[in-house]
Amino acid sequence: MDVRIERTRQSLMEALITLMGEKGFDNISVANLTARAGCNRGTFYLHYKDKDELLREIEEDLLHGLVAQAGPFSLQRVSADQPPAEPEPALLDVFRYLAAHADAFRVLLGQRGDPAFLARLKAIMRQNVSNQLAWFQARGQQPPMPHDFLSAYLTSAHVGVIQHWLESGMKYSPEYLALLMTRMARFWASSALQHLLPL
Amino acid sequence: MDVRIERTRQSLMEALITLMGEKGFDNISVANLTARAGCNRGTFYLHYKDKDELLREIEEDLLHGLVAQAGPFSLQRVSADQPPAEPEPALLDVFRYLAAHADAFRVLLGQRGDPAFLARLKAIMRQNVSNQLAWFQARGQQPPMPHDFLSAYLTSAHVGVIQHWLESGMKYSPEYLALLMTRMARFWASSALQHLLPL
DNA sequence: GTTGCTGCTCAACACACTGTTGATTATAGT
DNA sequence: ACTATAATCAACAGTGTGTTGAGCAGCAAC
Repeated sequence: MDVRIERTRQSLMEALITLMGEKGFDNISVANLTARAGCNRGTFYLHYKDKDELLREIEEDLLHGLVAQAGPFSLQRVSADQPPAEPEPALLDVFRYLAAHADAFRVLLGQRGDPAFLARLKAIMRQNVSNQLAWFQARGQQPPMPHDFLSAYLTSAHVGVIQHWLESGMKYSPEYLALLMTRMARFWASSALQHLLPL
Repeated sequence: MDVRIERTRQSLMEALITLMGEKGFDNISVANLTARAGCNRGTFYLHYKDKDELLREIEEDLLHGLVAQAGPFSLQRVSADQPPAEPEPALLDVFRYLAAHADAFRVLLGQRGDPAFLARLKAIMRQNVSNQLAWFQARGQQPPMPHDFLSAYLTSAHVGVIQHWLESGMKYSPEYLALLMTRMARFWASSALQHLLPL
């Protein structure tokens, strides 16, 4: 591949993220974007049809990178009875990846961000949550509400923690966050599903 | 007040919500908007500076209406030990208001929606969550994570349930949703804060 | 009902951004 | 060093914006 292509695309992506954080996606013109990226306006159209296509490519990269980075979640470990002192490895991978791309995630999941990206991230996490719920249901545990609502509840909670972590200046390490989430997951597995009666 | 003003503003608001659901806020032109609303393009500028101002006014109305509709949350009731068979009245108010303005909330909280609106809704709900947490902390209960993360967790979970309810066709009644949320809140109050060790 | 106030319509305006084109320059890969 | 191609630059029509002024329409008060 030509180095020039990669350089241009990279600077356009970084410029878009930066400008989105500053004034939001709608208020960015292609002229703004290329000025910030340090290239000509015409160059933009050699690579992308419009702003939206650039945004979608950034989001694709981030999400593909995330699922590539994170190993499989081991359900058995989550469901073990003793309080875990070690974070689930897959969650550790997730939080390390988020930390490595914190600027982009913070903008895209923030108040100037893209609701569609948030929805796609939720959809990915929901997969794991649903798998866990199915695993427990197969063992006779009754969820306290319809399973789609419970997975929406848990998924949103997890993403909410991620958003808060990013927006509050990432004052805790990925290791701490992963441990925290691991314990919440284990808690739900061992306690919540038993103590709440089905509706 | 002049009837014509109210009529025009109302039809502009409805048109914006409808069009946001169809093609997203960014892809709406003022010409689109006024065509759908059945008024002249110039008329729009007699009422609003731009699209954003109209959107903000819609959001203001919805959020003010929500807090006006919902009575105060009674913490004692939530913390009572027996599993509640009746929903918390304030939560019932909330879900009835959401149902009454479901079209607007569904669009604004959806994939074509406004992240800033979601953030404001979260901020409002977070107030109640934080009050409850403070109430329990004052009684010596140790939260399992830093209080800001716990309130982010719970707030996001609640909003996630609301979003899922709206997006999945509102197949359950406001009464059912309110009862469900009431039980989740009570569960956290009576069980979760005790069973999870502080990190 | 007539009158007067004012909200709405309509056409026109300059301005900004878009997406495309063709000619030219710069530069990475061999 | 040569060549392919990426990037630059100026210019273009097309579309949306935000504002203006003159005229029309309808609500309200009497």
